[in-house]
Amino acid sequence: MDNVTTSTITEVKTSKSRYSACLLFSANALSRAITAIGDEEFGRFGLCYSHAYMLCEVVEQPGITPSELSGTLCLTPSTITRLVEKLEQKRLVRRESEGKKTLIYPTAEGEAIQPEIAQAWDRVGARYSQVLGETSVCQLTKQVFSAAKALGGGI
Amino acid sequence: MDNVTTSTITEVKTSKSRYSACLLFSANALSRAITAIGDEEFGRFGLCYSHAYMLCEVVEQPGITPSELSGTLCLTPSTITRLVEKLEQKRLVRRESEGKKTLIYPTAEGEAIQPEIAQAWDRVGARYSQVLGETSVCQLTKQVFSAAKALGGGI
DNA sequence: AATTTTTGTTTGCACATACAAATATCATTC
DNA sequence: GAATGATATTTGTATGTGCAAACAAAAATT
Repeated sequence: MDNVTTSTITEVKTSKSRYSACLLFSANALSRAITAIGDEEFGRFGLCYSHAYMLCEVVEQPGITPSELSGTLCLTPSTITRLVEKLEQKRLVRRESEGKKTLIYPTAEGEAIQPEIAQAWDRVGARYSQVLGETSVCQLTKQVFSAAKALGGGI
Repeated sequence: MDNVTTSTITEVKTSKSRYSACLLFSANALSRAITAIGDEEFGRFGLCYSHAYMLCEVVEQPGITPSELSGTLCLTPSTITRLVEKLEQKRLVRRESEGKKTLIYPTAEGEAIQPEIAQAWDRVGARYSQVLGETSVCQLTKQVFSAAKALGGGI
């Protein structure tokens, strides 16, 4: 029960499958690394990156619905509900029921901190670029974006 | 349902801050999309992708330690402990204490299902390639990998 | 007009993951 | 050789996320 297994494994290591393993692993590692930077910058507002992103969308489109946000942020409706709850709890947005829909509006405070959040985005971008180089960031973003869109299909 | 969702990202936007937002968002979206495919394939074994990846490493290097796995999988030691617990619970690996170290070995069953798992990796890879194209997968993997390494620095 | 189907949102539960603190062992220094 | 510091691992706690089910409201079908 030794040699057979061993040779199989060695084959596996050099075959295509390692690439797939690597993409899965790398994509998650990249996600964690980038999220860490984002959360570090947005932590000052007591937000994580997805809260910040969501708040920007709400400020940009007052009255946006959870399902629209779900499409924009590529997160499931249930996750959106949870994020909105957090933001509501921090008095940055408020909800209004209208029929079966829910409309989400920024509060005055939510609009007020939006410029600061935009600055935080810039700092995040600067940190990426510092490490990866500005051109790489653009290239990487495009590739990752199109791959995500192709694979995820949008929720 | 109308075109209220103007800011839905169908295209990488041009302002700098949008790029950073986009990279953060895209990286996470890619991660989720890819993880979904991985988990779907490994779900037959009752595993998620990281369990499967870890099992491969353990089979390949019997007696590997949590900290080594932490480096390989780019996950924190505490996460490794939790994953090992799950794998141990499924009787696929076992732990041995040796001083302050913990050595992780595959069980017979763990070794037995390894070839099936390798096949699952191949199926995952096939699904990526089908959507993205084989050359794109390799290119994307390399880029994402080096970016993750540069940003994360390895844990 | 009443019932069924579809659509939008929210809850219950589960999981992977991380951080911080606790624990256990090894290595160094006095 | 005892005390201090360094390293390895595990627990407590918290969080973002998703799936499936529940719920609510609108639309469609009868």
